[in-house]
Amino acid sequence: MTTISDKPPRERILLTAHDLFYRDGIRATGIDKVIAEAGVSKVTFYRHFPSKHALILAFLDYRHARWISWFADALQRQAGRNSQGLMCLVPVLDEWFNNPLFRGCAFINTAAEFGDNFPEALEVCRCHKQDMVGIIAKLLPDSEIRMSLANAAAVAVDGAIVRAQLETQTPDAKTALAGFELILAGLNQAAFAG
Amino acid sequence: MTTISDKPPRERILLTAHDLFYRDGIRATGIDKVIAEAGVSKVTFYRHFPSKHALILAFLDYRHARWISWFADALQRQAGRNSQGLMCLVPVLDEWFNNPLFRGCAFINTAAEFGDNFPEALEVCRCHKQDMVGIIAKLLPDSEIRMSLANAAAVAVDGAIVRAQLETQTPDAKTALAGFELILAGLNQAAFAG
DNA sequence: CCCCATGTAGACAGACCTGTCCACATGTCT
DNA sequence: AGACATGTGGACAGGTCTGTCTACATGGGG
Repeated sequence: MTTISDKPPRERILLTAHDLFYRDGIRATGIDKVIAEAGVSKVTFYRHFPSKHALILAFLDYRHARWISWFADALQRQAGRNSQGLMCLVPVLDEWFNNPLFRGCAFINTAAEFGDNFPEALEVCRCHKQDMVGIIAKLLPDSEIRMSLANAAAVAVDGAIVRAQLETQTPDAKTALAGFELILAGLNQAAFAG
Repeated sequence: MTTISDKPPRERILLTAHDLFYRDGIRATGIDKVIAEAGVSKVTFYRHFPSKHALILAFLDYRHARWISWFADALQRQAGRNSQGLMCLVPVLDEWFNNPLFRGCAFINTAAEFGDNFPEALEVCRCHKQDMVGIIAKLLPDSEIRMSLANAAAVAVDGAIVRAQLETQTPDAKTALAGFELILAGLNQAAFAG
């Protein structure tokens, strides 16, 4: 068995920061807490990350890689099933929303927390969403409106995420996912009409 | 002419807090800054609001009333035009997104910033979104799926908001609104099919 | 005339935040 | 054996945060 304490310091710091930043918010999480929870010393931390600023950007990069890889994998798992085109997004989001650690999209949350006051972070968020659209586009048949539909589906995904975030602690609400499914039905019709 | 400085202290504090909280985020805005900008003293502030906690809740209430009233009014302004059903949401959101002070939805941002660590605020956010769905429903003809469609449209609105938030400082992007419009077209078709 | 609500300016306590610094331990490579 | 990278614990400085406090000004009503 490999626990977090086996891993090298830098990775311990990054994983701990990820969990805390994602759960409690970035500004609300002090460096001291990350250091204590990661089980490293302050010097070690600052040897690996010159500032909290740098840690935040590393966190976003790590989160991006981790989420995108999960997303692509989950879609592939669903692709073979009964669902057609965009519809396999539904069970994928459902899986995510039901994870007890779900706290919305880290990039939406970061943009909400910092706004224009942290342009580098905002740029990472933009790239993240762009990559998400690219993955969604693979679900659609080639056509002139393929990217437009993928973009629309991505807008719906983001809407479902923030709604699901408000529905936490309100189990069986599911209105976010229901609305999302209704939207996808309409988009799918446009995609497979011709 | 009536400027902000004519108004009574409590209102000055609330308006100032609104602008700062919305623009820079709640946690990032210190009480001292609100006090200085509102031009009141610390004692005056704490006489009207027992804590920052209370100010935040007052801010959310105020923002809710203000935004909902703008939203309902803007929809009514568009209702008579060429647009049918849900489609009048498009110019309304366009108007909002192009406001230079646009910084996303204050309630989504608050939920993103505090998550489950501030349940009273989360509750206000939920009510806000519920009211938004109610207003959207008025655009739709009576039917069995009316509320389902309104809910789906609201999901799309929230998605468009967070995407537009990422597109600030990237003028002429407009992909958020384009995707939103595509979604609405599909929903509208379902609404007016029977 | 005096009371009192309401306002001002600003010092202060106690907490937390980031980032630097010191003295010391341990294991690896030459 | 000695050099060096890498780690520890913890003190520290300088800043910001919330919330309380003192001392003082002003103006309207009994």
